[in-house]
Amino acid sequence: MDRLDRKILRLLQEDSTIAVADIAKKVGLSTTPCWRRIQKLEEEGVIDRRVAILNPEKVNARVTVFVSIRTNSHSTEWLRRFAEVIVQFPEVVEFYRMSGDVDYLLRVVVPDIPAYDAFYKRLIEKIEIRDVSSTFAMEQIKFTTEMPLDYLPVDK
Amino acid sequence: MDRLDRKILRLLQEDSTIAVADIAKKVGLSTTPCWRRIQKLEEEGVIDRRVAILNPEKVNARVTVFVSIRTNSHSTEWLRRFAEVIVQFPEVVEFYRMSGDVDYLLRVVVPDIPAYDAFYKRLIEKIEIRDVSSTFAMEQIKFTTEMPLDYLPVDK
DNA sequence: CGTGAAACGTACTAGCC
DNA sequence: GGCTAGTACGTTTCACG
Repeated sequence: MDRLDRKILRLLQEDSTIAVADIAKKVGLSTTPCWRRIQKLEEEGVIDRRVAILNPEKVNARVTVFVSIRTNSHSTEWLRRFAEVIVQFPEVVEFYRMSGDVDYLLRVVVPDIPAYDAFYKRLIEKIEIRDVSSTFAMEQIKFTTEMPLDYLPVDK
Repeated sequence: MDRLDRKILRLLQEDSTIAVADIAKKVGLSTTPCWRRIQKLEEEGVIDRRVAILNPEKVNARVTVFVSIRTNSHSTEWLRRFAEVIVQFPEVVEFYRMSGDVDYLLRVVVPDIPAYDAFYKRLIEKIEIRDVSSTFAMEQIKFTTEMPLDYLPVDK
Protein backbone atom coordinates (compact mmCIF):
# COMPACT_ATOMS: atom_id res chain seq x y z
CA MET A 1 0.00 0.00 0.00
CA ASP A 2 1.74 3.10 -1.24
CA ARG A 3 1.02 6.72 -2.01
CA LEU A 4 -1.03 5.83 -5.07
CA ASP A 5 -3.25 3.43 -3.16
CA ARG A 6 -3.87 6.14 -0.62
CA LYS A 7 -4.87 8.56 -3.37
CA ILE A 8 -7.26 6.01 -4.81
CA LEU A 9 -8.82 5.38 -1.41
CA ARG A 10 -9.19 9.07 -0.78
CA LEU A 11 -11.11 9.50 -4.02
CA LEU A 12 -13.37 6.50 -3.49
CA GLN A 13 -14.14 7.59 0.05
CA GLU A 14 -15.47 10.85 -1.34
CA ASP A 15 -17.37 9.47 -4.30
CA SER A 16 -17.55 5.85 -5.27
CA THR A 17 -19.29 6.53 -8.59
CA ILE A 18 -16.14 7.95 -10.13
CA ALA A 19 -14.98 5.96 -13.17
CA VAL A 20 -11.75 3.98 -13.00
CA ALA A 21 -10.37 5.94 -15.96
CA ASP A 22 -10.93 9.22 -14.04
CA ILE A 23 -9.28 7.86 -10.92
CA ALA A 24 -6.36 6.74 -13.06
CA LYS A 25 -6.03 10.22 -14.54
CA LYS A 26 -6.10 11.87 -11.13
CA VAL A 27 -3.53 9.58 -9.55
CA GLY A 28 -1.29 9.53 -12.61
CA LEU A 29 -1.72 5.94 -13.73
CA SER A 30 -3.30 4.37 -16.76
CA THR A 31 -6.56 2.59 -16.24
CA THR A 32 -5.41 -1.03 -16.22
CA PRO A 33 -2.97 -0.86 -13.30
CA CYS A 34 -5.36 1.46 -11.51
CA TRP A 35 -8.16 -1.07 -11.92
CA ARG A 36 -5.86 -3.83 -10.65
CA ARG A 37 -5.09 -1.81 -7.54
CA ILE A 38 -8.75 -1.22 -6.78
CA GLN A 39 -9.46 -4.94 -7.16
CA LYS A 40 -6.65 -5.72 -4.77
CA LEU A 41 -7.89 -3.21 -2.22
CA GLU A 42 -11.31 -4.85 -2.39
CA GLU A 43 -9.96 -8.39 -2.10
CA GLU A 44 -7.82 -7.44 0.87
CA GLY A 45 -10.87 -5.93 2.53
CA VAL A 46 -9.39 -2.45 2.76
CA ILE A 47 -12.46 -1.33 0.84
CA ASP A 48 -15.20 -2.92 2.88
CA ARG A 49 -18.31 -1.95 0.89
CA ARG A 50 -19.91 0.74 -1.23
CA VAL A 51 -23.09 2.32 0.03
CA ALA A 52 -25.54 5.12 -0.66
CA ILE A 53 -25.64 7.82 1.99
CA LEU A 54 -29.10 9.30 2.47
CA ASN A 55 -29.93 12.80 3.58
CA PRO A 56 -31.12 12.39 7.20
CA GLU A 57 -33.55 15.32 6.91
CA LYS A 58 -35.22 13.81 3.90
CA VAL A 59 -35.79 10.42 5.48
CA ASN A 60 -37.11 11.81 8.74
CA ALA A 61 -34.03 10.99 10.79
CA ARG A 62 -33.57 14.49 12.10
CA VAL A 63 -32.70 13.88 15.73
CA THR A 64 -29.52 12.27 17.04
CA VAL A 65 -29.44 11.12 20.63
CA PHE A 66 -26.40 9.83 22.49
CA VAL A 67 -27.34 7.24 25.06
CA SER A 68 -24.91 6.41 27.84
CA ILE A 69 -25.55 3.09 29.49
CA ARG A 70 -24.27 1.66 32.74
CA THR A 71 -25.00 -2.02 33.24
CA ASN A 72 -24.78 -4.07 36.38
CA SER A 73 -21.90 -6.49 36.45
CA HIS A 74 -23.19 -9.46 34.52
CA SER A 75 -22.08 -12.74 33.07
CA THR A 76 -20.49 -12.77 29.63
CA GLU A 77 -23.58 -14.61 28.45
CA TRP A 78 -25.80 -11.75 29.63
CA LEU A 79 -23.55 -9.21 27.95
CA ARG A 80 -23.76 -11.15 24.69
CA ARG A 81 -27.55 -11.10 24.90
CA PHE A 82 -27.50 -7.42 25.75
CA ALA A 83 -25.42 -6.53 22.69
CA GLU A 84 -27.59 -8.74 20.52
CA VAL A 85 -30.75 -6.92 21.56
CA ILE A 86 -29.29 -3.45 21.08
CA VAL A 87 -27.90 -4.24 17.65
CA GLN A 88 -31.35 -5.25 16.41
CA PHE A 89 -32.77 -1.73 16.66
CA PRO A 90 -32.43 0.06 13.33
CA GLU A 91 -32.50 3.36 15.23
CA VAL A 92 -29.14 2.43 16.80
CA VAL A 93 -26.63 3.41 14.15
CA GLU A 94 -23.53 3.25 16.36
CA PHE A 95 -22.81 1.16 19.43
CA TYR A 96 -19.58 1.18 21.46
CA ARG A 97 -18.25 -0.52 24.52
CA MET A 98 -16.53 2.22 26.44
CA SER A 99 -13.75 2.53 28.92
CA GLY A 100 -14.21 4.50 32.11
CA ASP A 101 -17.37 5.75 33.72
CA VAL A 102 -19.92 4.69 31.14
CA ASP A 103 -20.13 1.08 29.97
CA TYR A 104 -21.79 1.53 26.58
CA LEU A 105 -22.54 4.42 24.28
CA LEU A 106 -25.20 4.44 21.57
CA ARG A 107 -25.91 6.88 18.80
CA VAL A 108 -29.61 6.71 18.11
CA VAL A 109 -31.40 8.34 15.19
CA VAL A 110 -35.12 9.20 15.29
CA PRO A 111 -37.50 11.76 13.75
CA ASP A 112 -38.31 13.67 16.95
CA ILE A 113 -38.42 13.60 20.74
CA PRO A 114 -41.67 11.62 21.05
CA ALA A 115 -40.22 8.98 18.75
CA TYR A 116 -37.15 8.82 20.97
CA ASP A 117 -39.37 8.35 23.98
CA ALA A 118 -41.13 5.47 22.24
CA PHE A 119 -37.78 3.95 21.29
CA TYR A 120 -36.54 4.28 24.85
CA LYS A 121 -39.58 2.48 26.22
CA ARG A 122 -39.13 -0.36 23.77
CA LEU A 123 -35.48 -0.57 24.77
CA ILE A 124 -35.91 -0.83 28.54
CA GLU A 125 -38.80 -3.20 27.99
CA LYS A 126 -36.43 -5.64 26.34
CA ILE A 127 -33.46 -5.42 28.68
CA GLU A 128 -32.86 -4.39 32.23
CA ILE A 129 -30.29 -1.62 32.49
CA ARG A 130 -28.97 -0.06 35.65
CA ASP A 131 -28.56 3.48 34.45
CA VAL A 132 -29.35 5.27 31.20
CA SER A 133 -28.65 8.86 30.35
CA SER A 134 -29.71 10.51 27.08
CA THR A 135 -28.21 13.62 25.53
CA PHE A 136 -29.65 15.28 22.47
CA ALA A 137 -27.66 16.72 19.61
CA MET A 138 -28.91 20.14 18.58
CA GLU A 139 -26.94 20.22 15.37
CA GLN A 140 -24.79 17.89 13.32
CA ILE A 141 -21.88 20.07 12.31
CA LYS A 142 -19.84 17.33 10.66
CA PHE A 143 -20.46 13.78 9.64
CA THR A 144 -18.17 11.88 7.35
CA THR A 145 -17.45 8.26 6.55
CA GLU A 146 -13.96 9.21 5.40
CA MET A 147 -11.20 7.78 7.55
CA PRO A 148 -8.02 9.82 7.96
CA LEU A 149 -5.41 8.20 5.72
CA ASP A 150 -2.47 10.22 6.95
CA TYR A 151 -1.58 7.56 9.48
CA LEU A 152 -0.94 4.83 6.96
CA PRO A 153 2.69 3.75 6.83
CA VAL A 154 4.49 5.18 3.81
CA ASP A 155 4.85 1.70 2.38
CA LYS A 156 3.25 -1.41 3.73
CA MET B 1 -42.32 8.46 -1.77
CA ASP B 2 -44.04 5.14 -1.30
CA ARG B 3 -43.30 1.60 -0.23
CA LEU B 4 -41.30 0.91 -3.40
CA ASP B 5 -39.05 3.93 -2.92
CA ARG B 6 -38.36 2.76 0.60
CA LYS B 7 -37.41 -0.68 -0.66
CA ILE B 8 -35.07 0.87 -3.21
CA LEU B 9 -33.44 3.05 -0.56
CA ARG B 10 -33.04 0.11 1.78
CA LEU B 11 -31.17 -1.82 -0.90
CA LEU B 12 -28.93 1.06 -1.92
CA GLN B 13 -28.08 1.81 1.69
CA GLU B 14 -26.77 -1.72 2.02
CA ASP B 15 -24.94 -1.95 -1.28
CA SER B 16 -24.78 0.76 -3.89
CA THR B 17 -23.09 -1.45 -6.48
CA ILE B 18 -26.27 -3.43 -7.10
CA ALA B 19 -27.48 -3.14 -10.70
CA VAL B 20 -30.71 -1.31 -11.45
CA ALA B 21 -32.10 -4.45 -13.09
CA ASP B 22 -31.51 -6.39 -9.87
CA ILE B 23 -33.13 -3.70 -7.74
CA ALA B 24 -36.10 -3.74 -10.08
CA LYS B 25 -36.45 -7.49 -9.71
CA LYS B 26 -36.30 -7.32 -5.93
CA VAL B 27 -38.85 -4.54 -5.56
CA GLY B 28 -41.15 -5.95 -8.26
CA LEU B 29 -40.72 -3.34 -10.96
CA SER B 30 -39.19 -3.42 -14.40
CA THR B 31 -35.92 -1.62 -14.88
CA THR B 32 -37.11 1.56 -16.58
CA PRO B 33 -39.54 2.79 -13.88
CA CYS B 34 -37.10 1.65 -11.23
CA TRP B 35 -34.34 3.65 -12.87
CA ARG B 36 -36.64 6.69 -13.03
CA ARG B 37 -37.34 6.41 -9.32
CA ILE B 38 -33.65 6.25 -8.45
CA GLN B 39 -32.98 9.32 -10.59
CA LYS B 40 -35.74 11.18 -8.80
CA LEU B 41 -34.44 10.20 -5.39
CA GLU B 42 -31.04 11.53 -6.41
CA GLU B 43 -32.40 14.79 -7.83
CA GLU B 44 -34.48 15.39 -4.72
CA GLY B 45 -31.38 14.85 -2.61
CA VAL B 46 -32.84 11.91 -0.70
CA ILE B 47 -29.80 9.99 -1.90
CA ASP B 48 -27.03 12.35 -0.95
CA ARG B 49 -23.96 10.54 -2.28
CA ARG B 50 -22.37 7.16 -2.86
CA VAL B 51 -19.17 6.35 -1.06
CA ALA B 52 -16.71 3.57 -0.34
CA ILE B 53 -16.55 2.48 3.28
CA LEU B 54 -13.08 1.39 4.34
CA ASN B 55 -12.20 -1.15 6.99
CA PRO B 56 -10.97 0.96 9.95
CA GLU B 57 -8.53 -1.74 11.05
CA LYS B 58 -6.92 -1.91 7.64
CA VAL B 59 -6.32 1.83 7.40
CA ASN B 60 -4.94 2.16 10.89
CA ALA B 61 -7.97 3.91 12.34
CA ARG B 62 -8.41 1.48 15.19
CA VAL B 63 -9.20 3.77 18.09
CA THR B 64 -12.35 5.84 18.51
CA VAL B 65 -12.36 8.58 21.10
CA PHE B 66 -15.37 10.62 22.17
CA VAL B 67 -14.39 14.13 23.13
CA SER B 68 -16.76 16.21 25.21
CA ILE B 69 -16.11 19.91 25.04
CA ARG B 70 -17.30 22.73 27.22
CA THR B 71 -16.57 26.17 25.85
CA ASN B 72 -16.74 29.47 27.61
CA SER B 73 -19.64 31.68 26.57
CA HIS B 74 -18.38 33.35 23.43
CA SER B 75 -19.53 35.52 20.58
CA THR B 76 -21.19 33.90 17.60
CA GLU B 77 -18.12 34.89 15.62
CA TRP B 78 -15.88 32.96 17.98
CA LEU B 79 -18.16 29.94 17.79
CA ARG B 80 -18.04 30.06 14.02
CA ARG B 81 -14.24 30.09 14.12
CA PHE B 82 -14.26 27.30 16.67
CA ALA B 83 -16.42 25.05 14.45
CA GLU B 84 -14.30 25.92 11.44
CA VAL B 85 -11.11 24.80 13.16
CA ILE B 86 -12.57 21.54 14.45
CA VAL B 87 -14.04 20.59 11.09
CA GLN B 88 -10.60 20.84 9.45
CA PHE B 89 -9.17 17.89 11.35
CA PRO B 90 -9.58 14.70 9.31
CA GLU B 91 -9.46 12.74 12.56
CA VAL B 92 -12.78 14.32 13.57
CA VAL B 93 -15.35 12.21 11.77
CA GLU B 94 -18.38 13.44 13.67
CA PHE B 95 -19.06 16.75 15.37
CA TYR B 96 -22.25 17.71 17.21
CA ARG B 97 -23.52 20.72 19.08
CA MET B 98 -25.19 19.27 22.13
CA SER B 99 -27.93 20.21 24.53
CA GLY B 100 -27.36 20.02 28.25
CA ASP B 101 -24.20 19.66 30.18
CA VAL B 102 -21.69 19.33 27.35
CA ASP B 103 -21.53 21.93 24.59
CA TYR B 104 -19.93 19.88 21.82
CA LEU B 105 -19.23 16.24 21.18
CA LEU B 106 -16.61 14.90 18.78
CA ARG B 107 -15.95 11.43 17.52
CA VAL B 108 -12.27 11.22 16.76
CA VAL B 109 -10.54 8.37 14.96
CA VAL B 110 -6.81 7.63 15.38
CA PRO B 111 -4.45 4.63 15.23
CA ASP B 112 -3.59 4.50 18.94
CA ILE B 113 -3.38 6.39 22.21
CA PRO B 114 -0.14 8.26 21.47
CA ALA B 115 -1.66 9.47 18.20
CA TYR B 116 -4.66 10.70 20.13
CA ASP B 117 -2.39 12.55 22.49
CA ALA B 118 -0.68 14.23 19.55
CA PHE B 119 -4.05 15.11 18.04
CA TYR B 120 -5.21 16.54 21.34
CA LYS B 121 -2.15 18.76 21.61
CA ARG B 122 -2.66 20.08 18.09
CA LEU B 123 -6.28 20.76 18.94
CA ILE B 124 -5.78 22.79 22.10
CA GLU B 125 -2.92 24.58 20.42
CA LYS B 126 -5.34 25.94 17.85
CA ILE B 127 -8.24 26.88 20.08
CA GLU B 128 -8.75 27.69 23.69
CA ILE B 129 -11.31 25.43 25.30
CA ARG B 130 -12.57 25.61 28.87
CA ASP B 131 -12.99 21.94 29.53
CA VAL B 132 -12.26 18.81 27.53
CA SER B 133 -12.97 15.25 28.53
CA SER B 134 -11.98 12.23 26.44
CA THR B 135 -13.49 8.79 26.63
CA PHE B 136 -12.11 5.83 24.72
CA ALA B 137 -14.14 3.19 22.96
CA MET B 138 -12.89 -0.29 23.68
CA GLU B 139 -14.92 -1.91 20.93
CA GLN B 140 -17.14 -0.84 18.09
CA ILE B 141 -20.05 -3.24 18.31
CA LYS B 142 -22.14 -1.62 15.57
CA PHE B 143 -21.56 1.01 12.95
CA THR B 144 -23.91 1.55 10.07
CA THR B 145 -24.66 4.35 7.64
CA GLU B 146 -28.17 2.97 7.16
CA MET B 147 -30.88 5.28 8.40
CA PRO B 148 -34.04 3.70 9.81
CA LEU B 149 -36.71 4.04 7.11
CA ASP B 150 -39.60 2.88 9.22
CA TYR B 151 -40.46 6.42 10.18
CA LEU B 152 -41.18 7.60 6.67
CA PRO B 153 -44.83 8.50 6.11
CA VAL B 154 -46.69 5.78 4.20
CA ASP B 155 -47.08 8.16 1.27
CA LYS B 156 -45.43 11.50 0.96
C1' DC C 1 -46.20 2.06 -15.14
C1' DG C 2 -44.93 -1.79 -18.57
C1' DT C 3 -42.11 -3.73 -22.48
C1' DG C 4 -38.46 -4.17 -25.74
C1' DA C 5 -34.68 -2.52 -28.06
C1' DA C 6 -31.11 0.53 -29.43
C1' DA C 7 -27.05 3.41 -28.07
C1' DC C 8 -23.57 4.39 -25.16
C1' DG C 9 -20.20 4.02 -21.67
C1' DT C 10 -17.64 1.48 -18.46
C1' DA C 11 -15.80 -2.51 -16.48
C1' DC C 12 -13.28 -6.30 -17.23
C1' DT C 13 -10.14 -9.54 -19.88
C1' DA C 14 -6.35 -10.67 -22.59
C1' DG C 15 -2.22 -10.20 -25.04
C1' DC C 16 1.94 -7.77 -25.61
C1' DC C 17 5.86 -4.22 -24.57
C1' DG D 1 3.72 -0.55 -14.68
C1' DG D 2 2.35 0.80 -19.72
C1' DC D 3 -0.38 0.07 -24.09
C1' DT D 4 -4.19 -1.46 -27.33
C1' DA D 5 -8.08 -3.95 -28.48
C1' DG D 6 -12.22 -6.85 -27.77
C1' DT D 7 -16.02 -8.59 -25.04
C1' DA D 8 -19.52 -8.35 -21.66
C1' DC D 9 -22.40 -5.85 -18.84
C1' DG D 10 -24.76 -2.01 -17.00
C1' DT D 11 -26.80 2.36 -17.65
C1' DT D 12 -29.42 5.52 -20.13
C1' DT D 13 -32.66 6.88 -23.68
C1' DC D 14 -36.44 6.20 -26.82
C1' DA D 15 -40.67 4.54 -28.94
C1' DC D 16 -44.79 2.55 -27.93
C1' DG D 17 -48.79 0.30 -25.25
